[in-house]
Amino acid sequence: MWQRLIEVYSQCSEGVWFGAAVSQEQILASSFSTSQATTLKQILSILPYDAAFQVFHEPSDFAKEIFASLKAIYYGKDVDTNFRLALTLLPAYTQKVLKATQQIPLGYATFYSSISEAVGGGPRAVGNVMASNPFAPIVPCHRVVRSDLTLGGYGGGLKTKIELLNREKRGFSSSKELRVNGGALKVFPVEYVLSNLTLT
DNA sequence: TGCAAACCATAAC
DNA sequence: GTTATGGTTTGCA
Repeated sequence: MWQRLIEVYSQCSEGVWFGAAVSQEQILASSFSTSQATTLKQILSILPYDAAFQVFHEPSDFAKEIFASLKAIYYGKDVDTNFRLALTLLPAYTQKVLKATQQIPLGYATFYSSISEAVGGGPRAVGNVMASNPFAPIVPCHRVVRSDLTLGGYGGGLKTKIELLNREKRGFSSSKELRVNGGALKVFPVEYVLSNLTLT
């Protein structure tokens, strides 16, 4: 399926292990956690079951770029995440949801239901895509929450989700609509979610 | 609040 | 084919 060997990289920065699987200048998977074992496990579980891969200890130049971005995203910095993601192997609906999610700007958040209204399907199906997001945190699934303004879930744990969102606060004060995939996606300042959390 | 039922794409059998 | 499984939502007591 993949002509070339898949390269798997991991790198630790301030106690956080970032991981990525790449092939032919495309990202097949990315992830992060507090342990190298967990990060690698997550990466490997995303790869096709019959894929040939090799784990490298020294990052390639491309991997270095990716890690720089992963770190920046993790710390809530505004960076260009315009990487080539290997979407084509994924089901069509999954691709649509991931693309829509990728368009949520830094400092904003949206609902599972809002995404489903924009791309079709139902909120629950959107949640399924988030749960198996192969490109965390490049595809910012942490910016998607439940319509009652509670957090919903997160692969890396809810604590991590809150931390990420906290670092993404930019003081925006109004909602807006994005054009995605022929539909409209409503997004609102991430502060709406965070302030609601402290109340409860 | 809390619980049940509807919802919808995937993955697993 | 069919069933099971969710990072959900809504309605109703």
